[in-house]
Amino acid sequence: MITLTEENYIKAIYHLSSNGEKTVNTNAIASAMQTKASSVTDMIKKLSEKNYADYKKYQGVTLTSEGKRVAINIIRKHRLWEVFLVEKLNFSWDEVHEVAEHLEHIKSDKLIDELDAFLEFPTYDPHGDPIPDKEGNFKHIEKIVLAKAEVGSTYKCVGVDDTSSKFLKYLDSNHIALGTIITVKHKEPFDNSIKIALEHSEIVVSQSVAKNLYLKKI
Amino acid sequence: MITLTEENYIKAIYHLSSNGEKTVNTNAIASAMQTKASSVTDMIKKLSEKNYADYKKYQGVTLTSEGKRVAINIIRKHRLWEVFLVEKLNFSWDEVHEVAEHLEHIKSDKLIDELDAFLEFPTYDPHGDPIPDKEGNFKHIEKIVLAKAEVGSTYKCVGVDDTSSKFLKYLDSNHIALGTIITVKHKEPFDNSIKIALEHSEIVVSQSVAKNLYLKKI
DNA sequence: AAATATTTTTAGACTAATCTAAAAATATAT
DNA sequence: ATATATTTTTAGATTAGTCTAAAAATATTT
Repeated sequence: MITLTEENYIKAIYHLSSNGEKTVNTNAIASAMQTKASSVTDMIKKLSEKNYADYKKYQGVTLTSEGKRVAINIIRKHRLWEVFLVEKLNFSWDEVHEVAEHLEHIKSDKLIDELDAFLEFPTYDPHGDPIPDKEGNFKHIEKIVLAKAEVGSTYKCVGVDDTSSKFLKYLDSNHIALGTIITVKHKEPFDNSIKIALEHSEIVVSQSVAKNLYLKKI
Repeated sequence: MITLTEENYIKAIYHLSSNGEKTVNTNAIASAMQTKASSVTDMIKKLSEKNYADYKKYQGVTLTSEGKRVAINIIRKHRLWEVFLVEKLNFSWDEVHEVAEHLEHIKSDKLIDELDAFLEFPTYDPHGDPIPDKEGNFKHIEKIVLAKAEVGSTYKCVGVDDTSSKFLKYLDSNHIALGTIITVKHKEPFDNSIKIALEHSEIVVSQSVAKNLYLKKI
């Protein structure tokens, strides 16, 4: 039997290894899980014994194929619940993450497959992230970060990196949502801020915003 | 913060005290929770410290008003999720209990109030049990158990005591569901079995079935 | 290549929830 | 009313997950 804590570590390792390097180091996991390195060492030993991870002392950790399967399944559940919360229960996109963190651990294949069908097999969650299907397959959308977009080009907003309530509320208040059309007007070399044009307005966003907003060229 | 285990003990104590006596004894809780009496003693001490229960050594336990509030809220969540599973996700009434046991512990007022609204404020769950409203009020239906029904009278099936999959499947296979009209034909004194008439059939049910089926006179 | 800094692991302790076995309290029977 | 049985509590141990502090390994700097 896999515990809730094990699931959360597996998910954290998956996310850390999908943005970048393949082996994940102890401190990175500790900071993602808001815990101490010594606790992480204990847990990755356990994950290794249970065959969810490959681990050699001092060398970092990678997920086994079984570990990846578990991670993707949790992500599938998380994102399906997020769609449910937004589309059926009137949650806004900045409110869903915390509740979905809990719902994602409910163990019932029938529950999640029926939920998938009830929602008509959505392929993206409310933040633009792809939802794995029952077999764990999901599309990798070709997206770039606003910080690397080119001046003069027009893009569609397709996702966010940071899903914190703060960031999402900032986007709401500036009328940026999934699907919003954005034209890059000017990049300011001094502070890396970017001037963008929306449908009815022009705004300047800071570098930290520009690094967390995903776009697709149109 | 209240833990999942504390919630489950509180729920068990609530159910044990609502069918009958007001103070609940240690062994009864142990058997309901499938654990040992010594574990129960430890937990009721803790519940008592946290003001969810009143407890004097060797004298059994009762819930405080705060304990009751917690219990009723868990029951509300459990039953609302059961309605959701049956009405929206194609679960049958014998499949819902186990999943609802987990969903009932998700902590989000918005989640449960929006779910309530989404389901159009149902007042009974799929087993005929009343669903408490946001303030914790629920109707107590006047019901009797089939074992105590009178020969010659006609009743409507309004609920079950045992919600195990086995029992519910038995009822399904004999075409008994909530709302089914039942006339009591004969009580057999030898084994306390009862012959009942349904719409298109007459069947004999055992005493253990008769004790778990709730009826309302019509 | 030594010295220093950083990262990771180990050792030992803590908490929540559980267990077994024994002791204490209460209830029942003769 | 005493003996016996049952129930409940205590004492001490166990497991999962965490922590602190120290030790060991690795990485970086000079």
